[in-house]
Amino acid sequence: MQKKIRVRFAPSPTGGLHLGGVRTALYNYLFARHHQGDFILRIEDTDQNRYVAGAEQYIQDCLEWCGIAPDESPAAGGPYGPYRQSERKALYRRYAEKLLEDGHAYTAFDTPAELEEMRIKYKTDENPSPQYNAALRKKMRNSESLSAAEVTDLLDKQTPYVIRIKMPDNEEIRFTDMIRGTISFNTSQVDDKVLLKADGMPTYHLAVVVDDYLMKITHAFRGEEWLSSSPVHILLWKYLGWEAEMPQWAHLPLILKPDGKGKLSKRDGERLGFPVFAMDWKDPATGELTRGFRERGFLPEAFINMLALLGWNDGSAQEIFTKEELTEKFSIDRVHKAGAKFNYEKAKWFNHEWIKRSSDEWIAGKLMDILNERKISAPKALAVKVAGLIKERCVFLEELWPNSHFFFETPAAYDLDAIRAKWNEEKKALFVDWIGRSGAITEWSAPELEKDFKDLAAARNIKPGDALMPLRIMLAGSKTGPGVFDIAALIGKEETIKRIQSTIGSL
RNA sequence: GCCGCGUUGGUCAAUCGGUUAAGACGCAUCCCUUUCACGGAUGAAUGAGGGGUUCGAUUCCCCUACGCGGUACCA
Repeated sequence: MQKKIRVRFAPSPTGGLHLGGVRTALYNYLFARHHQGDFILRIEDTDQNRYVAGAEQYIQDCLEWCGIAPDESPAAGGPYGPYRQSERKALYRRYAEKLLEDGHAYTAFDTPAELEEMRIKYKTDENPSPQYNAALRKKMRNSESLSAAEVTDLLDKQTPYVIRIKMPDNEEIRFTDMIRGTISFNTSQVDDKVLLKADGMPTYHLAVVVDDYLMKITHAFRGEEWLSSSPVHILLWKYLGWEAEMPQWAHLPLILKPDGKGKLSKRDGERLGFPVFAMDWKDPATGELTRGFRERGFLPEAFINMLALLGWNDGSAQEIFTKEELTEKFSIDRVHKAGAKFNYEKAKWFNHEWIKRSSDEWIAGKLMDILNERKISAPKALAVKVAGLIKERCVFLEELWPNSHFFFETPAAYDLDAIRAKWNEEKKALFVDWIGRSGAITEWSAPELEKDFKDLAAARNIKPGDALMPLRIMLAGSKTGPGVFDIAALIGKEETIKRIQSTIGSL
C-alpha cells in the first residue's frame, strides 16, 4: 500500500499573496486532489520582524476565494498541528540539539556586527560574498574554534548564540527534482546556515525539514529560488536520520515580469497597471492598498485556470479547464522548467472566456445584485435575456452594468452629437411616423420590429443603415451595444416610444 | 566572483532523433454584423551562437553567450 500523499503550501505571512504564491498553492492542491491526498497550509512565521498583522487571515481568504482551501491549516486544525511555526517554537530546539550532539552542528557566538565585519574583511574581487563555511569557521567565534571551557563560559554568561549546520568540506550532494531531474551540488559551495536563531526560533532551513517530517509530507513543492539551499535541507534529512522519509522535491519555475527581467513583483503591477495579488491587500502599517485580481473583476475559475497554464499544460491544445479537469489532468512532470513572463492580456482573455461560458442565469444573478445595489427592480427573466445579449462584450464583471444599464433605466445622457451629424427633417419624419404607427405592430419582437422599421425607411427613401445609428443612440444613449431591435424588444413598446420622443425633442 | 538552474515567434507554449516546427494571446487584413463585441478566414512572426554524436538534430553531449535564482540570525 502506497503512503498517503501529503503536500503543503507554506507561505510566510508578510503581506499580500502574490500570483506565484497562489500558483504554488494551486499546484499543491491539484497534486493532492489528483492523488486523493491531503493539502496542508502551514504558516511560516519564524521571523518576528517581518510579521504582518492580518496576513495569515488574508492568505486563508485567498485560498478560499480560489476554491483551493486546505484540508489542514491553522484555521481548520488537523492531526499534525499546530500549523503555525511560531506555535511550534519549543519543538525545534531538540532537533537542533540532537544535531549538536551528533557533531553535525555547532554553536556560534558571532554578533551581527562581527558577521558584517567578516564579510568585509574577507571580501575580495574573486570572492565578493565570503561564506561562513569550513574555510572560515575556524576564524570565527564558535564551538569549533573555541575551547570547550570558553564555550561553557560563554554559555554560562547567557551569551546569545545561534546553532549552525556544519557543512562537510567537499561532498557531493545529489537528488532528483521532479521537474528538473538530477541536481547536484558540492557542499563546499554552501555555507554553514543558521538553524536556530539567537531568539530561539528556527530558521526556514530547520523548520521546513522538521515540520515536513513531523507532518508526514511526501512531496514538497516550492519556488525555484529555494533550489540553491536544497543541499542544506537534504543534509538535514540525512543527519536527523529521516532520509528514508524525505519528500520528493519539485522546484517550480518563477513567474517573471512581462517586460525586462526578474521575478514579478508587486511594484511591476503598479507600474504596468495590473494586479499581482490575488485579492486587495491593505498594508496595516502604511495603509497602502494594493489591488487584487478578485476586486479587478476576475472570476476565481478564470484566475486559477490562467495560473495553472502559466508553467504547465496537458500536452493538448486545450486551454480552458475547470478545476475538476485540472485536478484530473495535472501532473508534475508536465510542469515547464523555465520561468514564464506574466502576460496580462492573456489573463484578461481567460477571464473573458470564462464570462462568455458562464450561463445566462449565473450572469443574471450578478446583474440582479447590481440592480439591488442600485435600488432598481426588474424581473429576473429580463436579466437572463440581457445577460445573453451582453456577456460576450464583458471582459470583467464590472463591465456588466455599463453594457446593460439602458435595459433597466432610461439613459441619463445621449450622444446627441452623433445623431446631429447626419440629422435632417426627412429622418425626423421617419421616426415620428414609425412611433405613430407602432400601435399597429402586433408582435413586439426584434425580427418584427426590424422588418417594420426597415420597410418604412425604404418606403421613405431613406437607407435603413442611415437611420439605425440614430435609433441606437435614442434607445441606448451611445453608439455601441447589442442589436438595436433586441434592445427595443426588451425595453418594450412604451419605453421605446418614450425614448425616441424625448431624444427627438432634444435635438 | 562563485554555485545552481534555465534558453522554441513579442508572450504562453507543443514536439520526448525523422513534422511544411502545433495551438493560444496579442497584432494585421478580410468576412459576418449598416454599431461594438462574438464568430469565421487569412497573414506576419520561432529553435541564442559554435562544436560534436548520428544516415538524420529543436530534440542527446560539450563549449560560449545571455538570462534568472542563490550567495542573511528573510522566507
